[in-house]
Amino acid sequence: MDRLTALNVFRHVAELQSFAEAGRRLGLSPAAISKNIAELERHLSCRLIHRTTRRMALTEEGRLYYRQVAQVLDDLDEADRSLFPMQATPSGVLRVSAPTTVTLKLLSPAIPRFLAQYPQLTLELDLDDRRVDLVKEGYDLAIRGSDRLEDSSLIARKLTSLEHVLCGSPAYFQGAGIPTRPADLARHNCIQFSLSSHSDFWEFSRGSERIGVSIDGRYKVGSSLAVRDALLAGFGLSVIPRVYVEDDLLSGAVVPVLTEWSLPLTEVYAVYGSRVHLALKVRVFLDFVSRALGGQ
Amino acid sequence: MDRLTALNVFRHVAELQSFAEAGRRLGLSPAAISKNIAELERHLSCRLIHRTTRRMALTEEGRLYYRQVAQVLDDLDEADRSLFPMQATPSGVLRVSAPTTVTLKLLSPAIPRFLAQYPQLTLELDLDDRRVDLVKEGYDLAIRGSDRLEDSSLIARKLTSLEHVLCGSPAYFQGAGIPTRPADLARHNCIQFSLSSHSDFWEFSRGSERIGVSIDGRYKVGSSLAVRDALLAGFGLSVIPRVYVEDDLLSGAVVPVLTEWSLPLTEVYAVYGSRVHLALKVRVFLDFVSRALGGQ
DNA sequence: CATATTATTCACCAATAGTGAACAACGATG
DNA sequence: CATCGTTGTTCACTATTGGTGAATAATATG
Repeated sequence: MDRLTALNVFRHVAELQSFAEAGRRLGLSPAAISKNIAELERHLSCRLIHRTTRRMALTEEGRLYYRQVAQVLDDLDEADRSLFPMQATPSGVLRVSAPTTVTLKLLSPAIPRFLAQYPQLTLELDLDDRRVDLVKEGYDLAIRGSDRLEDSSLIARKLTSLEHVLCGSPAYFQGAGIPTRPADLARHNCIQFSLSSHSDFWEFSRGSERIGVSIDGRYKVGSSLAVRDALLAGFGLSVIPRVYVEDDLLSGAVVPVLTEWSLPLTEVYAVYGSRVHLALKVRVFLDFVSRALGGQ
Repeated sequence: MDRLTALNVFRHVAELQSFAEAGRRLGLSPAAISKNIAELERHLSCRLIHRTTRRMALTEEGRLYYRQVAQVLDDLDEADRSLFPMQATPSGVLRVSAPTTVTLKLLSPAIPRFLAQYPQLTLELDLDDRRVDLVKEGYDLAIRGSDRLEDSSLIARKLTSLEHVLCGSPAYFQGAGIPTRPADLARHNCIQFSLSSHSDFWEFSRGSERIGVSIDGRYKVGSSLAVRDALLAGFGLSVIPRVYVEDDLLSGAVVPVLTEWSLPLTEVYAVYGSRVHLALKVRVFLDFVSRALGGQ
């Protein structure tokens, strides 16, 4: 027996006082109505409906059970319907993990406008450069660099690519000299962003030429902001996403070197659970982030 | 999808935080758990559980839905269980229709003791010599004479047989003469109990001899008590169940005539809806009535 | 690094839900 | 009162479905 169907059948029979009419209303044959009622009574070991040919009435037990069942079925409909608002309007709490610097530079200015668009949405944005576990830590979505992708069961949607620049302060280069070829870096103090894969092995390319250089330095740090601070302080040189030091390059606070060489890009992805039944709040944020980061 | 099963599965997964554990608890395979959840999500067009390999968490919608569903499932269990007391102890209201005189003479004295046995039972006993429609008029059980049986879909259980006696008051016979053979009745004032079938055609038998007599009279009434009153008043003679005039026969207030002839018996039945899922209250009353009326 | 466990998917099959048809019974109608 | 239409039941039948074992990818653990 499909008990929900049987309960619904019972409810209709009780309200309409007729098996036949209940069948018409539910699009079921008289045999199905009769069968469902019989099986519900068998399940309960209890007569719910007193019936003879062409006539029926609820028993006392039937009347009691009807009142309760009607409430239960209404509550269940209500439970189903309670999910509709979240499907029609982005609402609830959206929890996102995003890397610090990308977010501060590229997303922060636009977030208030995004939230203005969706008044019923609350955004919890954790700035975190670690590779977080979405399921374990309860995130709806994470923004990551290509080298911090993980579960292949998650969906990764590319948002943008970050160019990098090799640079240092004028003061640093005045003291240490300007590298003219990648191999020169072996004799420089190279500041490392420790959360980057291969942070101690930098690759360069020019046309079809590719060179990899093992580098070292006295300062490894897990924050792009701290890397920039060290650059500005003249502590060394580093490979850093260009947008992080855009203003510094313009002002001359840092200068690019080995500019005829190209550096690998960092691909930025949005990572989330599944395309199927994607919550509306996740989808609208995804769209927002795609536009904000210029991803096509 | 069997939605009730799916809801129960969802509830267990939510509480146990594990598909595998939920499967063990419910005796379902992992595949069945996975399938039920997927179909529930499809039904709702909504992700309820965020999951990757070996890990899962409820979504915000999932948490909301879980709270409601847990309540609904509990309410449904409660509805089912609310019928148990009626199955374990006769309780509620028992509505019975019974013929007036039989009840007053043979049941009334014993009913208080019956009700004392079942403190949670309420008896609504309608004294009614009509042929009632059980379903239409909301009776659980009716007591009837054999000539008032009706729906063959109802169950008839024989309770007892009533002997009849042809009698009148001594004063009546002094005025009208004593009938010595059935045919003599054609010249007598025969009081008729109008609710009896063939009330104007009385049958007599002696050994293998059977005689039927059309009778007439100036008084037809639908109450055996009124028939007895008329007898005692010397208004005429009548065929009446012996137990109705037992005391009057002993005191000589009425005397039997044509006593070498036998009259047909009236079989008394209990009539009720169905043997299957018979409510406990009906069953105990049935047993009580069987014992009270001496039916074997 | 090997092993055990989790969650998913799919082809398969036993179980099941709904049905048409036949039926008995009865209410409405002429 | 006879006839007709409708009700509720039952049953053999069939399309659908729910659960499964096995294979799989992924991951936690020792």
